[in-house]
Amino acid sequence: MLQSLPAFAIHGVVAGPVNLADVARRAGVSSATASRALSDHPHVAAATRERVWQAARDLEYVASPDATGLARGTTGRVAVVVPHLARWWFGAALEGLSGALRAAGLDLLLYRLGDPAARQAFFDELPARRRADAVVLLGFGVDERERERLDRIGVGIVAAGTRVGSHPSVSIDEYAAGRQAMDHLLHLGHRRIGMIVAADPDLDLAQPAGRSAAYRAALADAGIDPDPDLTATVTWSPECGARAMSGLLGLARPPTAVYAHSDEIALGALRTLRRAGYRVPGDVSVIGIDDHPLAAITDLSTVAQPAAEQGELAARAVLAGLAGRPVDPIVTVPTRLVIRGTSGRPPERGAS
Amino acid sequence: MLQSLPAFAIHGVVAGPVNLADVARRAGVSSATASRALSDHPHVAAATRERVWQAARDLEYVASPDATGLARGTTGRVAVVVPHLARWWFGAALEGLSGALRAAGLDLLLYRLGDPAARQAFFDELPARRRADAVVLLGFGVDERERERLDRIGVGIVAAGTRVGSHPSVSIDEYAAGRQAMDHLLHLGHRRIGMIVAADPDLDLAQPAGRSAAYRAALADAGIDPDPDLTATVTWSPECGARAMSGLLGLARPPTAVYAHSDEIALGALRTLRRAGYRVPGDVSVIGIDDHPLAAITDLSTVAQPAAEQGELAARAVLAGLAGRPVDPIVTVPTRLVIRGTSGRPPERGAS
DNA sequence: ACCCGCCCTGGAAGCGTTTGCGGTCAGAGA
DNA sequence: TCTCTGACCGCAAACGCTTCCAGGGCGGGT
Repeated sequence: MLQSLPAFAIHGVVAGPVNLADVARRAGVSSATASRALSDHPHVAAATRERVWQAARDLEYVASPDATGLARGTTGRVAVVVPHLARWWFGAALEGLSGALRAAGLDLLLYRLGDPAARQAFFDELPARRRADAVVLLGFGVDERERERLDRIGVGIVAAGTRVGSHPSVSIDEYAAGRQAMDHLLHLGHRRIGMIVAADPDLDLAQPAGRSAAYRAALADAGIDPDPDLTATVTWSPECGARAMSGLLGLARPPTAVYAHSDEIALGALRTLRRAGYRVPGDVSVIGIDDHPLAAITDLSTVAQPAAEQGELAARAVLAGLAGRPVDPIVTVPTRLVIRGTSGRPPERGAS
Repeated sequence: MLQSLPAFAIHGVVAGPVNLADVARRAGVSSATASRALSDHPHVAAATRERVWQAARDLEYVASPDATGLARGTTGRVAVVVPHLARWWFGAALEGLSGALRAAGLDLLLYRLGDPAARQAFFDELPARRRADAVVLLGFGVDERERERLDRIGVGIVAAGTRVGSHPSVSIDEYAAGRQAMDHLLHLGHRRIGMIVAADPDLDLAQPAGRSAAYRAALADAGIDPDPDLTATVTWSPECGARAMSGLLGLARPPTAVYAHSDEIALGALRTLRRAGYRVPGDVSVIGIDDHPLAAITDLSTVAQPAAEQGELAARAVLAGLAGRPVDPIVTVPTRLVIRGTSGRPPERGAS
């Protein structure tokens, strides 16, 4: 039942990969000219250029990026560092990133740094050094030491979904997004609002910070004293959201609305509410942040953020940097309040 | 508000990257010896080896993968081709893949081929050609022509989540998974079972085929004549699942249970049912396939498939192939029926 | 008709590693 | 003490491409 892969064996044997010299020979020019023709350099006769291209096509020639990289001092690759892949935001952002990079002919080197050990190894060995022309940190918060290492990588760095030192970054305004959610609940008349903080050890701490600050500020603006009991902090997962909601329901005076830092948390909370027999939004309103694809079919009110667009803009920043063009140091993409079926007026008796 | 990135500018200027010669000089040996010492070759005196390593550490030396690749004829990279990234299965599988690859010191080159144009370009230009030592197709079905092109890439190919020609592959048994779901519904006493087929143009056609075959076979085994009206085919998205469910409910004799090809579809169907006032599973049972993370909190019955494990096994196959070890041509990972709250006995009146 | 200059093209020197081949040197056996 | 065997190490040739530097050819201005 076992077989040795022929495909793995032929590597470099069958008719060996064609190289530039082969193309040049076939076109009847020197490899120097062939190189220039293929890279669309000026000062190559149109006829010659076409002849070379034709030869390249005939031979199915693909330049060795290794050799090109060596000679040109550039790799044609950009490294993307992510803490997760299975979560919606990361996948979507990566899609945007990958599309824009691909369109520019750049390859995407993916580094998923899960556990602290992998992180440590990555930053110690600086494996991105000379492997990529730029590094994109996707929703990846780094600590002081890591940032210091990062700066010595010697290539441009762009952050997406978070901010890293003074490197260019593209993200949403966390505070503003939080305010959109909170202000919506307050406008509906809620006075007793719970918050479920999604604290991900792998993620940037600024994210929950901004979203939490929005909570406090919104309450303050509405003249409401924050009740510390109404804030629950959990790690990022629907199950934890569900548990946190149980905790809030167990309070002597449960909230009439809950502001969750993410849709996944919010969905967990919703499940707890439904199981416990609460009507949503009749008894309790829930709002999240993200506009996860499942939020739409769950009828979850939320604050939408464009994930793919953030990835794409990060790619553009990289391209600009690589091209020597000026790079916008901080680009903020807008969020949008999406009112669906989980947010409504507070129950009469609850409207303190 | 704009600034030019210093980091992009210093590229290759500041104290230029140290190279092997620098290390060799510092260790007082030739670069040949330094190379051998660093690659742990035999016939290097222990003292010399240590001296070289120390020098390398002092200088924070990292070998240029380009140069290494050129000289050694190997890239140390494996290309991964995916049709999507934002969907759970792909992210999870990619996580498993990336972890195993990283542990082996291989870099992961990500190619996300979304639209047909990108696909076309990829298979025409074979950009992965000399860029990777192996290619992994992740849930990526290819047609005859593409497969033919793929073979000319000249490196080993492994498929995950689908089967591609005679290349090694790791996946679940689609038919068996479908049977687990269907048999569960039949055991509960359902006789009138609907199916929502998730046909993704980007995906392998064998996947829905296996899952659909299971539906027909299960019905046949139970002595039930399949009603063509009970099968709805949609593209992969919760919204489509919701619409398909509406269609099924509009039937003169709606089904008492629905077997959806994926959890995302099933969740869409659930929403329609709930909105229409049907009790689940009192009036209608629903089951999906995947065990999406949100299935747990939605209480969705499903057939679980290990996504990350499939990615990891694909990585192992790649590693085996690269090492010249025999590769298991077809590995099948088990699926598991997960009974939750959306599947139950059919209503009395419906039990024909 | 002559010379200047520009357009094309080729030669060759790298880019940073790996590795085959040959040389050096120390120690052992005679 | 001399030779022989290995263990170590250095030289230099790839690997495939880019690019600097020149050289050849041709058209145009005078």
